[in-house]
Amino acid sequence: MTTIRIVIYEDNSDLREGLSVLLRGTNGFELVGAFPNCENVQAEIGELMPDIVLMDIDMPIANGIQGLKIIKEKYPQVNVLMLTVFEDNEHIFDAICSGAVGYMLKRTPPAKLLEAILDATNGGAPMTSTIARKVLQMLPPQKRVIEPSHNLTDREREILNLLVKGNSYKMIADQCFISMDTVRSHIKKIYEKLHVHSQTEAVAKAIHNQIV
Amino acid sequence: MTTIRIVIYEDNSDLREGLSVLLRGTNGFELVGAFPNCENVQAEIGELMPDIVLMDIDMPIANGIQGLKIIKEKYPQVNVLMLTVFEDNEHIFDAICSGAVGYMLKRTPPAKLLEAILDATNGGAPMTSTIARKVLQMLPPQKRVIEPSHNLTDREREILNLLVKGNSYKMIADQCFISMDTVRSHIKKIYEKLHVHSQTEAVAKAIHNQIV
DNA sequence: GTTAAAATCACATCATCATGTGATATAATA
DNA sequence: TATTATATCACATGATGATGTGATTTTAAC
Repeated sequence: MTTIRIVIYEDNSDLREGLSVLLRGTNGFELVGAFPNCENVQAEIGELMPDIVLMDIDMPIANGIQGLKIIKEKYPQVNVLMLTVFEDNEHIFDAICSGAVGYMLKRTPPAKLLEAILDATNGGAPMTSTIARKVLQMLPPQKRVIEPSHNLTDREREILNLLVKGNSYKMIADQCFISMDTVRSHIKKIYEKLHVHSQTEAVAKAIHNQIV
Repeated sequence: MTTIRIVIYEDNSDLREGLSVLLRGTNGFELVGAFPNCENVQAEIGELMPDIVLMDIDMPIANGIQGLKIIKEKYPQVNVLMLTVFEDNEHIFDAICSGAVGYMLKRTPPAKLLEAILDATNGGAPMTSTIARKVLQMLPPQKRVIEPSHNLTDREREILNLLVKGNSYKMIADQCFISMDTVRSHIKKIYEKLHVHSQTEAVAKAIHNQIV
C-alpha cells in the first residue's frame, strides 16, 4: 500500500505542528507540506501534488475557501478536506459547493481524523452526521418534495425517460416492443400533461423537474 | 433519558428478528413495531408514532420508498432511516429526496447502527461517507467541478441556450438575426463538440453538464 | 503574413417529428 | 353498468430537423 500524500493549510502554528506530528508518526500517511495560509496555494499544490489537502477556513491573507476554489480549478483531482471550527450553514455551503470532498471539525479526535483522510482518499465524503443533515437541507427543495402534479403514467414516464436519453421514436418503439404510432400517441399525451409543444421542451422540463 | 421508539419495515424475517432482538436488548431503544412491508404504513405509523423508522427498500407489495413518501407526507416529524443493500445513485437519490434522514447499509455492524439511530434522533443525518459523496454530487453544481473539454464559443452557447428553452431553428434565427442555415451550421458544430447526434441529446447534456 | 477558427449564408435531400383523425381492448372506478 | 383512463395500432400530411457540400468575411494566433 502506497502512502497518502498530505498538505496542511492552517494558520495556528500549534495546531499545524500537532497535525504534522500526528501524520509523520502514522504509517501510511506522508506529510509533504504545511503552510500558514493560501497565499501561494497554486504553486505549492502544483509542485507537491498531494492526494489530500487539509484546509483550515479562517486564515489571514488568503483563506481556505479561496484556496479551495483555486485548487479545484487548477488541480481538480486533488481532494480537499475542510478542517475548521465553523459549523454554520454559510461556511459549509461555500465549502461543499466549491468542491470540498469532506468537512470535519477541528475538535475531531486524531483517530477519527486519520480515518476521514483515508475515507476521502477512497472516494468517500467524510463529514459528521450533523453536517450531513445540513448538507441535505441545501438540496433544492423541489427535489426533496414529490411533485405529483403531472401524474404521468408509468408507461409515459418510461417513454419520457427514453426520450431524454436521446432515443428516437423508432428506437423507443423497438425497446418497448410497441409500434411507432403508439409511441407517438404516448408522447402526445406527455406533451399535454407537461404543457409543452416539442421534444426539446419536454426533455428540458423533465430534467428540471426531476421527473426522470 | 427517554427511550427511542422504533418501528422496523423489513421483509426478510431473519433480519427483522435480528434487529428486533438487538433493539429489545439495548437500553434506551424501544421496538414498538416490525412489519414485512409498507402495505398499511399510514395506519401503523399513525398509531405507533415512533421516533425513528428503519426502512428497507426492497419489499414486496409496497416498497420502502413508497412507504417513506407516505410517512413524510402524513407524519413529517417521524425520522426515517433507510437500511438497505442498495448503494446505487438511483435509490439513494430517491430516498434522500423523499425525505429520508439517513441512509445506512444492511451490512453495518450493530453498534454502528445503534449509533446511527441515536444520531438521527439528535438531528444528525447518518450515512456512510461513500453515500455522502454521492449526495454531494446531487448538489447544485454551480461552483462544482466543471468539465471544460466542450469549449463552446459564446455564439454556440447562446444558441444552445435557446434550443434548451424550446426554440425552433426558425425562432433562433429570428432572435439572433441570422439565417436558419447559420443556425443549422452552429448547431452542427455544437453536436460535434458535445459528441451528440440529436437536439434531444444536446439539450439533455447541456442541462446535466450545467452548460446553460 | 499566413493559417486557423469563428460566424455568416446558400441549396438540396432525406429522415424524423408533429398533428389530426380515427379505432380497439382492457382495467379501474364510480 | 356505464364511464373513464390507459395502452395499443393505423394512415396521411405538413413541418422541422439532420446531413452534405461549398462559400465569404472577420478576427485571433502563430
